[in-house]
Amino acid sequence: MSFGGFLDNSHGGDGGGSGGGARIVADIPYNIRGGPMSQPLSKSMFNSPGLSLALQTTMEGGGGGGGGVGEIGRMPESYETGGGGGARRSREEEHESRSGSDNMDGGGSGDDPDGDDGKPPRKKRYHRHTPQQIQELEALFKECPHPDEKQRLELSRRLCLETRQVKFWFQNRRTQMKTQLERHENSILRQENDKLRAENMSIREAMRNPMCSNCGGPAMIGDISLEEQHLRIENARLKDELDRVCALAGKFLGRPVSTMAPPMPNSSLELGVGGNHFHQLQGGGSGGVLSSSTSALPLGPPDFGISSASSVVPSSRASNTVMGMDSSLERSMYLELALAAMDELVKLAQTDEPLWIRSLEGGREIMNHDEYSRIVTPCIGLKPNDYVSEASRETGMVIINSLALVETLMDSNKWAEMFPCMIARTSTTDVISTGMGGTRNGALQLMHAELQVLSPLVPVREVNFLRFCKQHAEGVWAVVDVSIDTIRENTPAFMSCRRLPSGCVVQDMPNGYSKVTWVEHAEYDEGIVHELYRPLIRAGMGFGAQRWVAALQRQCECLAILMSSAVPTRDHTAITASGRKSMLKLAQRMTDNFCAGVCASTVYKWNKLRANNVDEDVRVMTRQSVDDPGEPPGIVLSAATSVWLPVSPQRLFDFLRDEQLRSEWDILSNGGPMQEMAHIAKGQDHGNCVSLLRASAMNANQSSMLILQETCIDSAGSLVVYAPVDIPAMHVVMNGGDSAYVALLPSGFAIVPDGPGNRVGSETENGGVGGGSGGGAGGSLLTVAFQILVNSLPTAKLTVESVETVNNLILCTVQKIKAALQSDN
DNA sequence: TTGCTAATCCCTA
DNA sequence: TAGGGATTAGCAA
Repeated sequence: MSFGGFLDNSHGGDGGGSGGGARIVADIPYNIRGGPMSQPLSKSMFNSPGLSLALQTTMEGGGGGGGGVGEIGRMPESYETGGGGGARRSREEEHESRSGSDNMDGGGSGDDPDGDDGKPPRKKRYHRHTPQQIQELEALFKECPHPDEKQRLELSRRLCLETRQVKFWFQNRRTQMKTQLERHENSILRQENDKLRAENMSIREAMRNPMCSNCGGPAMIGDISLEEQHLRIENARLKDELDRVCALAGKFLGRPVSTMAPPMPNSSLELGVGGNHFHQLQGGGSGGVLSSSTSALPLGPPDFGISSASSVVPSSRASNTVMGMDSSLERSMYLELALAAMDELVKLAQTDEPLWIRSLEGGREIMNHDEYSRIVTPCIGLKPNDYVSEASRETGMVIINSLALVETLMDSNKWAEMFPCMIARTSTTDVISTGMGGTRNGALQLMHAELQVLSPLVPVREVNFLRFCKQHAEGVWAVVDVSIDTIRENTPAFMSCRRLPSGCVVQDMPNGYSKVTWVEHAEYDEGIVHELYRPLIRAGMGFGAQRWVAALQRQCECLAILMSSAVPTRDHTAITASGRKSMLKLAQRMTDNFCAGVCASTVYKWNKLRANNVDEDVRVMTRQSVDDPGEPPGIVLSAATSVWLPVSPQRLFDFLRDEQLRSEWDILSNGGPMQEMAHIAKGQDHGNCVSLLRASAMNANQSSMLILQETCIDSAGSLVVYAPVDIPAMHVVMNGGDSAYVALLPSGFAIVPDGPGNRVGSETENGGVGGGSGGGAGGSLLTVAFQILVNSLPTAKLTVESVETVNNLILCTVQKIKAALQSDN
């Protein structure tokens, strides 16, 4: 019997080979290569302590031979060590050694140790393969874990095992290998996970009580310490790591592994700093619809999908770890800034006295800066020394619902359309979050805007800011803006203005209107503003809340009227609905172009001119008009100036928009009154309209010309914009044709009160005239701007004469207006 | 009680 | 039908 033969061989050795090692049991010496020296040890040998000791002694005595396999324990790592005999041998051999006698006892095949009826018994007698067998099996396994049938047959013959046994052995060995590999990786992952969790907890703790590394005081958001920045970077990295590890661990464990052992409040990690900071701010907020407590609002980043914002901004996080960290850090900073800004906005919108004090002149609300600095911690750092503050708040009812207003504000195109006189240019530069559940709640985006006051004496305000939208309750929304220049590295060094938390809180009213509370708060370099406009700007009447709300009310009223069926009309020509729409669109373009010509925003590339004999307060700019069907081609010259006039804004507006009085200042009128051909009302105030004028005293040259005029007025200011247009082209427009091909160059006037206490809509017809003295209450600041085609060849050179002509035209027009109004008095 | 090993059962490609 | 996963039985620590 072959098995017997094997037994005979196995007893042949004398156990001469030995290896080093300390453990008595595990380190039984044997020749790992098998061969004549190998010796399966018997169970009886093992059970004798004396022998064990003797063996150890022998080993220490430096018995030769052997592979010196001294495996200590059964660490899975052992499998990674290669080597002749395989690392896991010792223990196995230990088993085999002990069962060696069993093997012998069993005799015959392992499948049928006691069976003589030919039927395999349900339970076999326990046995293990001999060390030699295992050794051979291991050796082959190392070379080929998947032997084919032939190899297995070969092996089974050689080892006197059944082919089934060989097959099972390989099967089990593979399974074992896999299990141990998994277990090994799992343990590494678990360790890593524990480590990360510990680090995370310590960071949480650190962020819960942030301390300024310099002064030891509580750290503030606007003043992020280097250490905190490092913590944030580290935190972002750890979060990513943790997610990854948990995903892997979950894969191996076969069940999802939570990144947080206990459920944590959603904002405790990410908003640790902000949270504390906010709670400091919460003192004594007035009641009302809004919850003034930030903690009461769902403000945690996970709620806003910021952590998953990689889907919104796919460029960075997933693809590049380093960039991802930066990006994630930046987003986290933006979010904190946005949350702080939102909190501040709500506070400014809700709190009345002593934060806001109503001024005696004009009833405007003036910010009490002492109170402000007492209750609000600056979230974008301290005001630059040479800057001045401008803060304003205005509340008004607007015929728009909160959702529509929010949508308008969050869409840069709609926003610009809503405030055409105030926004020269705007764009959304980055969307950090689009909001939750298909709404704008939680939407966070980076925006760029150029804000304007229509005067060449007031430079455009260029601002980069975060805009953050939050729903505070059913029908209650807030949209806040805050400059990001302090935390953005690639901001131009020169920014003349920074917006502190500004924006609006809008609450739906039952009658379809919304109650809008607007707060504007900015710090800016006053030095670049002409003295004439400084009081106005500083009072917040140039860029302030009053102007935003007034414009919003006017525009929404216009939209409401246009959408309603009962359009008040008094035009003398039959204009179709589509014609009205086309005409309004054309007028809108005209007014937009007018504004762009006054303020030299980057919409057009104007070149500023300085020429002798040009009044220093008249700014002349030129640009080439090429390939724009909406303009005549050639050299376009824009001249604009602003002057103070001792008449009320209302009176000035009424004078300039009156077609009957036009001959007093407009050379296009040919010295006679003009006639209104068409009139489209844009609001309840008759001053808000688009009209088409025709000179009564037409000469042959101008017989084909009409004047398209748009006027608008609200409590913050008024506009009269006009442009000569071609009669055939206007016919097309009035019949609903495309207005884009009507070439026009607009001119006109922008009127604002000359300072605080002089609201446009709050005065009587004649009450505003300040007795003719300069600088007194009730005067107006008038901006006159002309855009004129000086040469129809775009490549032509601009002549000094044409510049002087335009300069003279503008000065002459101002003189005529002054004279007309004075004689009128 | 736990871990290891040989073997079995059952499912799937 | 071979191979692999799940499971079981026997044993040792």
